[in-house]
Amino acid sequence: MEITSNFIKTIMEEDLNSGKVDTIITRFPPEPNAYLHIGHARAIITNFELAKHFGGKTNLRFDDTNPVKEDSSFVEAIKKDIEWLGYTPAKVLFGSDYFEDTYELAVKLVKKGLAYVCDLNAEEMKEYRGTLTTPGKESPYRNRSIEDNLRLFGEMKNGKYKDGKKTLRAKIDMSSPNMNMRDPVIYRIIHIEHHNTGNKWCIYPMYDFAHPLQDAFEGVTHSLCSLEYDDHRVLYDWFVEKCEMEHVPHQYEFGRLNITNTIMSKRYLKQLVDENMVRGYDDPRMPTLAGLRRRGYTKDSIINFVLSTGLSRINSTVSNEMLETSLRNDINHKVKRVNAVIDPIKVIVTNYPEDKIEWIEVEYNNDNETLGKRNIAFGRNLYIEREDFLEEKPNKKWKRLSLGLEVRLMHAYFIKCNDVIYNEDGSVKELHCTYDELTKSGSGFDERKPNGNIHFVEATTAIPAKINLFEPLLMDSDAKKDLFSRLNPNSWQTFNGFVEPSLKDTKSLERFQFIRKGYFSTDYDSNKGNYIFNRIVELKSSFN
RNA sequence: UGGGCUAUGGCCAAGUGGUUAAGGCAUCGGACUUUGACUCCGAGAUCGGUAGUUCAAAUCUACCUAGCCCAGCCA
Repeated sequence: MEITSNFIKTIMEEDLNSGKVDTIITRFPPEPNAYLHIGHARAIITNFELAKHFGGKTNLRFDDTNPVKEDSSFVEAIKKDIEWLGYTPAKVLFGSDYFEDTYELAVKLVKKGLAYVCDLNAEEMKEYRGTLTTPGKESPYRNRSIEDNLRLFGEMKNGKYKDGKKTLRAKIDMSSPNMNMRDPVIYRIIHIEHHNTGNKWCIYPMYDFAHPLQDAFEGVTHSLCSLEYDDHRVLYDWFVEKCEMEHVPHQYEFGRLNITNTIMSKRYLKQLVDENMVRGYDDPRMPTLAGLRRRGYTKDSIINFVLSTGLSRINSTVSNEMLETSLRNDINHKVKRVNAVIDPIKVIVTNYPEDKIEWIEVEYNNDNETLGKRNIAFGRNLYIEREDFLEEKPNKKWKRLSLGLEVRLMHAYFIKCNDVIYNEDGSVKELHCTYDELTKSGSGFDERKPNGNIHFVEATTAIPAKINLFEPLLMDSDAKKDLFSRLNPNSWQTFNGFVEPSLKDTKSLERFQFIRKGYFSTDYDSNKGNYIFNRIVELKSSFN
């Protein structure tokens, strides 16, 4: 899918046409402190697709300026996710690669009288900052001499001071209506080992200072970020200008992508994992890219989904059905359509020979003959879906099996239900049916119309399998309630079902349509002794 | 009168003064169907409000209203 028209694409076109830039360079700058989720996909896809569209480049740059939160385990996970999406960064970089240059530029600001060392503690600084409606006060340390500032900043760097004792601040305007301009901190002291630079540094630049400089170092032309950075842009430009950067990058903001029934905050996802409410970041119910991947979503379905939502300066919330539709559209014609019975009831075809098994050759996918054919079995003992039988036809629209009615078993014969055998608890144990030899699929029989068409598997040849069906993790969207009480107890349901024998050699992440039941993917843990399938999405249905 | 941003059908979103305001998702009709799937037809908005500018405005101006963001030594 081609990236559709949006305001950033338009800006890039104009910049290219006017000669303001001669190539497009973007970057995706995740902080390595969490797993990527479907919301991040918009940023990744937008940056890479836009650059690709204009023949430009995209860097992956880990924004690791805060060692307190960051971890190299996330670096690997993020790389893997981006690779999975099919994108190859022009360069893989770290904010920490630039610590030396960033420090030099901070010194430059000090020398220009545009930055100073401040001794205010966090609480005092908050007081001095003022509020949204009242201007702040200037720090008493604001007018230290350049010499003092240089010496003090050097001492900060050399570890003379404990965490929080001093900061380096930009000298801008304490009465600005934009809080970001009220002498923002640009360096703070943190004595913690950094995942990349170890203990080399004990001062770390703040995002607002580091980010524009990194963009400038890399020649980024269009630095894309989310809406909340809008009023940081003036600061961004201030640093680029005052540091006299050769290359001048520009920041553009776009809205975040949210999905109904999907919560994507880092805090929430972490809590789910830490408190074992899910089975890890790659739990198939998680909105993480790792989770979606395990669930069976294809990378193309995710890319097409994101592109189909467009891009604007609005934080949008699109329907989860759009994501599901994207998956269906992607694989409908690509995957085999096979028979699987998820919640089986036994059917005995009483007029079929005891020991006979009949094999019927059937296309894997009527809409894609390149997928080939396989044989499906028919015999005296079958399984059908429990929900495909009701003793009494409930209404005229019922297109399944009922007592006394006839349905076609797809690709095989009509069967008619003559008897229902119940368990002691009243549930259906088995159905006794008869088949009509004349109605064999492909025979052209058309003397009677069946009540419907249902799928089945032959009991003695079918492969037992664990089949996982998923629902949203949360059933209550009220964010004020605690997570536990909002949890959907049915978010993961496992059935002991049966799949047709052609799935014998399936490998993890192979995808299928289980006829009438949805799209499924073979789980990572599936093997020949223990087949496991995950439902990615249901088939669209106008029933119910 | 703190500052900034946004406002097109149920949800996204094209549209940048001049055809009956693209498209997707959802919805509702109908056709087809050995998946209640797929596919195919068909149906729906006058563009947050008001007042202006103009021969002509969703597109320009003013005012109003509503929503979102900002007071981390987080990003």
